[in-house]
Amino acid sequence: MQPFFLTTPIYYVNARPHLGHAYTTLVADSMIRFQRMMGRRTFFLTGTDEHGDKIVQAAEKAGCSPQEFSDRISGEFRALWQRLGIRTDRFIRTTEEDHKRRVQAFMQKVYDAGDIYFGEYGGHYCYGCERFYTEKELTGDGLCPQHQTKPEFISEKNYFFRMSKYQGWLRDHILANPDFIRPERYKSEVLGLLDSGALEDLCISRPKSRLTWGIELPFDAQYVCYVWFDALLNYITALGWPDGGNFGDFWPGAQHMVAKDILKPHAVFWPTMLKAAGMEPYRHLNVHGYWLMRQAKMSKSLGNVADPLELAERYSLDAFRYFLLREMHFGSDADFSEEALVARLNADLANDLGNLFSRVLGMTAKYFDSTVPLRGVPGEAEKAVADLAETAFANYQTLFDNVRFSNALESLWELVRALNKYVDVSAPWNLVKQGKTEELQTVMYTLLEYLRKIALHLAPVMPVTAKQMLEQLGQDADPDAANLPDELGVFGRLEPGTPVAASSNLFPRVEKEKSADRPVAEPAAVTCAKPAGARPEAAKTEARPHIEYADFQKLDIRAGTVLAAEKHPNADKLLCLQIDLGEETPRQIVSGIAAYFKPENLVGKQVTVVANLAPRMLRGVESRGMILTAQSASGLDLIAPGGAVPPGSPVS
RNA sequence: CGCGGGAUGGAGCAGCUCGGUAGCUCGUCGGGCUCAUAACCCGAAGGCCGCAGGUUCAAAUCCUGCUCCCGCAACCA
Repeated sequence: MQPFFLTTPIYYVNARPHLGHAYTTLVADSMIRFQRMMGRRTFFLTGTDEHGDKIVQAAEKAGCSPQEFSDRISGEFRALWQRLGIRTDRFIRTTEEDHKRRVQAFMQKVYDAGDIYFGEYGGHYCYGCERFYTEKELTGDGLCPQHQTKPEFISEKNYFFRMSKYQGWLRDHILANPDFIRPERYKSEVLGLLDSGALEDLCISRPKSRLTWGIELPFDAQYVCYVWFDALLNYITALGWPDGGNFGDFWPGAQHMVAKDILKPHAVFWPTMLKAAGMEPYRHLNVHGYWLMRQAKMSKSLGNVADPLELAERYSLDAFRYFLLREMHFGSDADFSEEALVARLNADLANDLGNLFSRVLGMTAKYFDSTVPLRGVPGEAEKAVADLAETAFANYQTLFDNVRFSNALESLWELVRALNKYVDVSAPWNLVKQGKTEELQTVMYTLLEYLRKIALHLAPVMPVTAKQMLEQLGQDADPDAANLPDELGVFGRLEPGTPVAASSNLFPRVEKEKSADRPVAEPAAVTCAKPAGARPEAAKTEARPHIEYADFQKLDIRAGTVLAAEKHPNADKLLCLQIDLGEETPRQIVSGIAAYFKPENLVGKQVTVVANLAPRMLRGVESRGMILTAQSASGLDLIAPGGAVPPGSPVS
């Protein structure tokens, strides 16, 4: 069986880890666990990308060296993976000497083969974006479209990778291997990319005069490597390419897991680079979508958003993992919300699976003194369940292998629900009363055995829960060591006489106050005590430390009237407001509320303004103050005086 | 013409690759059961599958056009 090598991207250390990183890595972790249980030798790689301009800048800002800065953020990633129970075989950092040496060897190889050449490169360079812009891409007044700053025109000599040479080969390869890039939508996107316009050569260097925080080119000490060869090559340097034993074992079976934003480098640059070095491309590129957090986007600049990773720890890591794999159809975007997480937790985990396990163990305790009964003779009902179960497990394995995690879990849950029904139809409590002991044994054995198999199949997704279930079923084997294909078509591994737990509560239901998502919620009746389980919105806002009155006094808060409102000419999320604060001229305030208010509806409204906030340019328009809003599940509300007050009235 | 995604019963989604009974979860209503985590099981109501054309014996599914939503475009998988 072919060994299985899976990578996450190496994460760029200019930002802290967030939900996106966690998702990619958790999904990869589940895949690794799954493939191991499918009987394959596995190697799981993640790490951090630590070179480049942005790191230098971020480090400067933080007041330390790039290496110190990288050490710190890289450590945060490593710590997070540990916290999330993820075990990797190798955590690579691009600043490791070993990595650098191997990158140089690779580049030299491609250089010797004639696919790296020296050429002229000129353009408008924006330091913020770390990229060149063509004249057409710049705004009317020649500014960077992202940063609204004037880019510098730079003309310099650089090294290029002859990527264009491999366009035809790549296209053929993708067509010949339909699942090279999956899901399919991303394959189509890449093919579209290759068909529209010729593939250009790739600029792969930066002169040291401009960037020193990188890997020196082996064939020109005046240059360092620019991102692609440095970063993408981690996937093979981590295996010890060219001479390490892991490389020989694992490379042919390589798979990458990435988010859709880095599709092009992985689908186009990387395979052509490998080809140029005379190597086989990877086997699969698995591309996932984004988690959208619509609620969280409302937070404006306050930064009081609930951290999804905190939710993971608040509810349970396994529930979090289940949610991520079940809720997102791999490849598409999905919404992340606490409500959805709780809904899944209650419906799928607590009600369906947890309760099933609980009732089965409860009956086993009651009727058989918590030991597995004899297997008995299957009847019609058992045969029907067996058919369904076989299909469910087989589908689960196939779907999971094809990165269709949500469908895989859905398939497994069809069985869970069928077993709940089987309990009701068989009604063991009646069999007891009727003294039908043999039938009772058959029913209970069937349930216990399928729960064992379900636990095994769930292990890649919910390792902790699976282990618990198996322990409570009297199994001491490590689920990791189990073999899933072995379980297909086999019934009866559970030994009669095995002692099992008397009760179980795998997933306690989470009781939450009904979310106040109705636009016009009736005012709550007066109550003395808050119901147990605080309001979700309240829970999301972290308490902040006390401030002194003097601090509060620093704020100049005033009521004002909106005189005019219009869309920001260069930003979709912003509105430009003219506010009468009783001053000689109206205040111009730019506010990120375009998604919630129509400009014309704001005119004449009273608002509350922080008047002495330092002025700031927002995408080219100056903002001198801040509009206060309250956020709720239904959107944003302006904070306005209860009755009309003269513009400029102080608020305290 | 910045890039991309989506439109399926009240909500959230699958189904679309390989056309042929419209399915799942949640919610609502009614019923059942009592082993269990106020859970589980059964039944019902509710959809001209965004709009308009086309291909076809047959289209949610293929083709063309249109409308409307959303994400990215600060940081960022």
